[in-house]
Amino acid sequence: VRSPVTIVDVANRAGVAISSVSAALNGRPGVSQSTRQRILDTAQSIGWVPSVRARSLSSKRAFAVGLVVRRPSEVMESDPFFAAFIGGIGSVLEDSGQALLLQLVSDPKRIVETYRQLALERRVDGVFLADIEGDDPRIPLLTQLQLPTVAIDADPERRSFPTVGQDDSAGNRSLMQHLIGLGHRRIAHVSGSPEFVHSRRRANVWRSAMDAAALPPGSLFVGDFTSAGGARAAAELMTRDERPTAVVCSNDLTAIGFIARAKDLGFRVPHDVSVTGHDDISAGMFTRPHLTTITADPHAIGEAATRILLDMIDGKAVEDVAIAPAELIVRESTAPPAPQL
Amino acid sequence: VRSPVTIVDVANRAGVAISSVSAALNGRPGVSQSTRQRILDTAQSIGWVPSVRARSLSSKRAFAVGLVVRRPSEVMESDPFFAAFIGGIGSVLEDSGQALLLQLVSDPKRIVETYRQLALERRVDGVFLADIEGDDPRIPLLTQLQLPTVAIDADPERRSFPTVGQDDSAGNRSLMQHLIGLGHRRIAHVSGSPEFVHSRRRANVWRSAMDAAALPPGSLFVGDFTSAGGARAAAELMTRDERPTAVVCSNDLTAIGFIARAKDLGFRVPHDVSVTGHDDISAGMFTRPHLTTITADPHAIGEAATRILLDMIDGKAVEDVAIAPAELIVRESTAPPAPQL
DNA sequence: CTGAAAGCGCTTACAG
DNA sequence: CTGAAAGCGCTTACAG
Repeated sequence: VRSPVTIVDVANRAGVAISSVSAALNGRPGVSQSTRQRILDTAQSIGWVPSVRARSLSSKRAFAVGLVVRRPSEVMESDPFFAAFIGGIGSVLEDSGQALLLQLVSDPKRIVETYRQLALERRVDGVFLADIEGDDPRIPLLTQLQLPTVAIDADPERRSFPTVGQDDSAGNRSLMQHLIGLGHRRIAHVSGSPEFVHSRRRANVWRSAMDAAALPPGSLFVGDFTSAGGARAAAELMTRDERPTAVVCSNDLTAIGFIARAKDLGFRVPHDVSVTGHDDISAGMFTRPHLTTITADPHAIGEAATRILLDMIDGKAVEDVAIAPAELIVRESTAPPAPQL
Repeated sequence: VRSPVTIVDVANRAGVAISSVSAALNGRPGVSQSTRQRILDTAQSIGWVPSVRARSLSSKRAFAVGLVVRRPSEVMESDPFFAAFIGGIGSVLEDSGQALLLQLVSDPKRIVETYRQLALERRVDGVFLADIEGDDPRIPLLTQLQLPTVAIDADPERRSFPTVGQDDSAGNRSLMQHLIGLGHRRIAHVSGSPEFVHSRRRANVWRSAMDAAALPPGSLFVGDFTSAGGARAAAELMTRDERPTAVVCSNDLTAIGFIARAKDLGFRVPHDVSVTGHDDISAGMFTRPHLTTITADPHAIGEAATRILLDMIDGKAVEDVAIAPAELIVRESTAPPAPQL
């Protein structure tokens, strides 16, 4: 890049010391209003943009935040959640002078190492902690590193960092009541990847709702948040003797895969089996029948998480943020069970 | 972050000069094999990771590459293309010591400014140039800045940077032949966002194939790569007097939206209207009927583009890369037109 | 309010 | 093969 313009050039051109240029740039006191303006004008006119490298080294800030994503991301590459979350981050970062450093990791075992590297290299001022697992090794690491961290959707009980989450337990309970109210008694669940705490939480809601309604335990199929997983679940669950009359899927993609395969097997949705999703992705509106689902707002989560993270980096006190709770949206993929033969 | 360990500590601990530590770290000549090993061991044992800030400032490299994405990204947030492209970038970057700096921009007018800022701040060593427009202002800017740039899917005729692309013209022509061969004479096109060169290219293939077959010009509906756009297209095109018997959609999302709305309007696919997509996203397999489409490999494009970019940054000579051409995949959403009444 | 100087943690010629 | 020194372009006390 051709831009040998430095702070020295600006200082010379404006006839001041470089410390004055720095003060003017950073809005620090120590320069008169008129001098400040003259410096800024000079900088503008000779096209000076301060070098982030130099600023980072001397100011001990990276002017960047980090997001580490595990990659074998057939999930990531088809799940709109990821892109929307990043969209939320970006919209807050855009006017902050900070940038997003995105690191993809293919081997899950190397995730911790990647976080450590990012911190020790001093590439970022803070990080997002998403897809938290049961006994997540990143938590002690980041605590020890003292790196500003904001957790996404962490478990309320034992959380180590400020957290942004969208409560979906009420929505999930409403969903179960909706299904039970329609008369369903055999309600299966296709879970998400079991290592994530949010997968377990949703499974728990399903289980306890069945309990509370005095229904026999339903079948659990361990899915992976993909349509392919949903299709496998349909192949498995719908060919059993006692097949479910309703299936609660971990996300919309799973539900779409389930419905497609169930149809192929000759079942009608919702006549033969009710199916529900989670996330309310736009694809759910272009599925027939329209998907009964629960809302999610990854964009808002990304925004809130970024605001908190920037505040933490600025040394401000921060509090957890709860996004407006997820809501049940009843559409056409759920109906009363067909009369038993 | 608590890590006051610097190169000086390593040098002291190992009993050598810091220049030797630097040489050992960077694999430069000037240290004996035994000394090199001792230094590396020492660094490891006291947990030293070199500061990227300091390395950047003195070595004049950012150790990062940049991707700028325009954001009003209902598109970005639902189009798997974006995530897969990033996935490809990340998989190459992962073991390179480089990172990806992702910048989102909401106001399209500020895109150029963002590239300029990224370069002048010296945040990145190179950038990706995607979604190229007809008379793209980023091209002269990046040329002037002399910032290593790799273009994605640029126009062959007038390209200013090494380019990675996947040729889909043969696939598109096969698609048109497939449709014409089935007997279709009124073939409409739902285009992508018209500002992108690849949108125009596809429209041209459609138009010239109609011409070549001596068919009357078909209807063009200007879409936007979204399912909602596809639905609007269906509402418009399928309610005309002379409605098309086949519709070529700019991407799978558009096709999915088109099919959904067409069904709502009482049309059967493919009996009443054949519909095709582009990209072969996984959702196309969970649509009924399965989508006839053209493949795309954004992951491979991301990988190749990143390899080229890293080579350019290293000062190596690079050549354009052509990903294996896109192919037609005939599934169930296309069939001969219904007999005219 | 302004300016000279040290320092951030590395890399890179350049002497030994 | 090894080491002392300058320099990358800023920020930050600290004197004037």
